[in-house]
Amino acid sequence: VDDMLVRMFPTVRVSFTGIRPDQRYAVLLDIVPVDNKRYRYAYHRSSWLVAGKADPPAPCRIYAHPDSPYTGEQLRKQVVSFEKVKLTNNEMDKHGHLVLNSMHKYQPRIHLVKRGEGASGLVSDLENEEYKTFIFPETIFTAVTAYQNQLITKLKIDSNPFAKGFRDSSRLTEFERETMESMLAEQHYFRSPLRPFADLDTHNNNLSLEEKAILAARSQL
Amino acid sequence: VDDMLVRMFPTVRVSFTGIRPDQRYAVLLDIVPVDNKRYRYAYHRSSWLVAGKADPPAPCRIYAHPDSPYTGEQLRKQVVSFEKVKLTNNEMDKHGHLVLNSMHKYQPRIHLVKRGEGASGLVSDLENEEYKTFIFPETIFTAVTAYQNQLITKLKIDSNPFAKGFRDSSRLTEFERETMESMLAEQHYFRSPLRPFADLDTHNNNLSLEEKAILAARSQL
DNA sequence: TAATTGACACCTAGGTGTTAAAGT
DNA sequence: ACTTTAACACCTAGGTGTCAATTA
Repeated sequence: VDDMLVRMFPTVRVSFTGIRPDQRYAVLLDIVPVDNKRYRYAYHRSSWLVAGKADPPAPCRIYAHPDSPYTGEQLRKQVVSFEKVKLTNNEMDKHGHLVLNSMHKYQPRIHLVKRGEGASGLVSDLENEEYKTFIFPETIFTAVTAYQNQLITKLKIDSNPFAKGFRDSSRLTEFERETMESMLAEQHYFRSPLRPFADLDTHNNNLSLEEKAILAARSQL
Repeated sequence: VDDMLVRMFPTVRVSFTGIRPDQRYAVLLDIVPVDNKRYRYAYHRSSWLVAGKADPPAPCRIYAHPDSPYTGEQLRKQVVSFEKVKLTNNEMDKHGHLVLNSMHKYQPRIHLVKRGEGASGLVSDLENEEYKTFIFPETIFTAVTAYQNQLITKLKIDSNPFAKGFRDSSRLTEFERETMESMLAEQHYFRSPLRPFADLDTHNNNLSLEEKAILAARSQL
């Protein structure tokens, strides 16, 4: 049985500043439901509408960035890129991939976990750890098994190297690109008029996201 | 500049028995010179002959298996396979690959390193660690930039999936395969008439190697 | 009707030996 | 004369959207 299995694209990429160089950290990603609703896409309005109550929630899993644990030193220099995380709609998935319900809205979250001298990159139970969670509302997306909006399709074909084979026939026009951007801007405006700034403990730490990449974030299932 | 860069094939694969299930270990691989000589290949005799003193030694690097650290539990169940380790003849290599001199003889070594609660998979200085080294003389090989013996070429084409494209024209005949095996058996007989058994600390630990794979071990540079 | 699946062609990414050319 | 390099075709491995068929 072939599961529906995809990477996220665009990739969630996150950078950290102001953390302790000699401290060790794990960087985790999970994806949680935004609300308790199921959605459908209204083609004539080009927008998502509520279509009832949410399906039974999928098991919430956590993805540890494979380069974890990082030293604070490394985190200051590198952008942490979650290009390899995989999403599936198979509730029975045995490979530890993140499980989502199609046609539901999701919020990716980043967890920065302090690692004592013990412990590997793995974090079995977050509740026992000292950590901080960062949320970027502009990364909210709706999970799908097939694209609902052709602008999204075109945007992904334009920007994902693996879809290069479809580029000739579907380049975004200038007009489409502008339409796209205004749609996204509008969504962000209503959701998050003020950009949240996050501090890590008492060390005046900021987390900034590669906003350009994230602005286009729409992952299919 | 493209460095000469190859994986080892056949792969060094090692399994452990009798170790502590709850202890954490790193598994390392390095490759050290067997002697202080440089070799040349005598085609008419199909054997390696001493061709003078060794060239200045390449920097000796250590490759940590990327799945390190392992728990003893994992090590009991899984075979540790070093398929991803890369060899180069570029002394200036900046990627941390293992550096060898062509036309010299080498001995791969496996290091099993006890990891305290601290520390990641990385081991910066082996001398500060509690570890045990395992050596299998049958894995000795001569580094080359081009194959000297066509039986080796054919054997690798026959057994490496990535060389599938050359198989039709160069399958090993029954005779060639037998010749090959007797050559290898002879070499092993002279080098290592008795199979070494290794204990780890005082815990009655044995290390056994996937002998079949290793018997054919000849890696080019 | 709307959503999901699976076979497919087309890519990226990278591991092979071959061969002719270059290096020593 | 021997060794090394670099471009190449041919693979493995796996990430894309498409489209027709299937599911619910």
